[in-house]
Amino acid sequence: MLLFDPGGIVPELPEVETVARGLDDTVAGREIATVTLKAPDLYRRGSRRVAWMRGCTVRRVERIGKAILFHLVSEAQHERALVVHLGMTGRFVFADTRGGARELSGDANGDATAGADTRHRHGRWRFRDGAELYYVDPRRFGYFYLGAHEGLRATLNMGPDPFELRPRELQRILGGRSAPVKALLLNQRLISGLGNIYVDESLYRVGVHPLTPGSVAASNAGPILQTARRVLRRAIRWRGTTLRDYRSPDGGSGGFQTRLMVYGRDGEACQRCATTIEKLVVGGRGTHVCPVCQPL
DNA sequence: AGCTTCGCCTGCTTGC
DNA sequence: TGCAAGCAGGCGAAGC
Repeated sequence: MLLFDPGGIVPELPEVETVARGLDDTVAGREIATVTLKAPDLYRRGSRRVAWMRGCTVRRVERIGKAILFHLVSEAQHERALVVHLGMTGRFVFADTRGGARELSGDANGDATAGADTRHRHGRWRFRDGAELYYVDPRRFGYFYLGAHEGLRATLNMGPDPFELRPRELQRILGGRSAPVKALLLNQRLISGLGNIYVDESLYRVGVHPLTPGSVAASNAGPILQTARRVLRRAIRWRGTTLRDYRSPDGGSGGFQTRLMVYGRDGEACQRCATTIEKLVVGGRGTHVCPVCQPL
């Protein structure tokens, strides 16, 4: 049951982490026989074509920022990287040799339609053992990048991961900047992995207003980072936030939505002080804030 | 250079 | 009831 219905929801760090783990369990060790990508506009600039993956074996799958990183090894034992960003509505569907389809991320319609959305099925991997993996993305905000592992983060404009970042580094990133702290935290060049939901939740929990200038928020870098990590870790434990269009790898629902305290709760009473949660726009994104708990 | 706005894209919701 | 407009947002490009 959904406690609220906020409009479009995207896979963020915890959801991507969950999907990556599911993919690692599912496709690691399999050899790619053929790959097709029907929507060439999904290639990120500088990417190799999908044929480059043919004959590669998937070694492991992990998260990089808000994207999924496939570690591939070619027949000549060369390491290759495939990065798939799910954008807003991207998901994977895995079909085994017996024809059963299993959804690896996202759609409220659930198992009944898993794999049935062929209209938006842009990518298709066929493995040597007959299993298949599909990439489905109705809004096509996702991307594919194929290339070398070296310098991947720089190539993809990804700053350090929030779990690797040190408080001092965050202080330096925020310091001397006039932009709202929320806009800075969402900037993937500066920090890669934080998205709209979790930034709102983190700033609420740490009591910092999203519009606080970076230079002012810099003094709170430690608590902000600590809080963001705690929120993300909890969400990963709950396998992400299931809203309208997210479904975790085993087909079950993520459970973090019941833990959201401000996101999507505009008009409701703050759980701490009963003040009405406000919605504003910061950095072009819908932003939820308790004006009392997060004074500006 | 830093910061903001826009456009991409589609499906769902809202309003007339 | 039906249709158009509005909205959601990650990210890159363009604009200030």
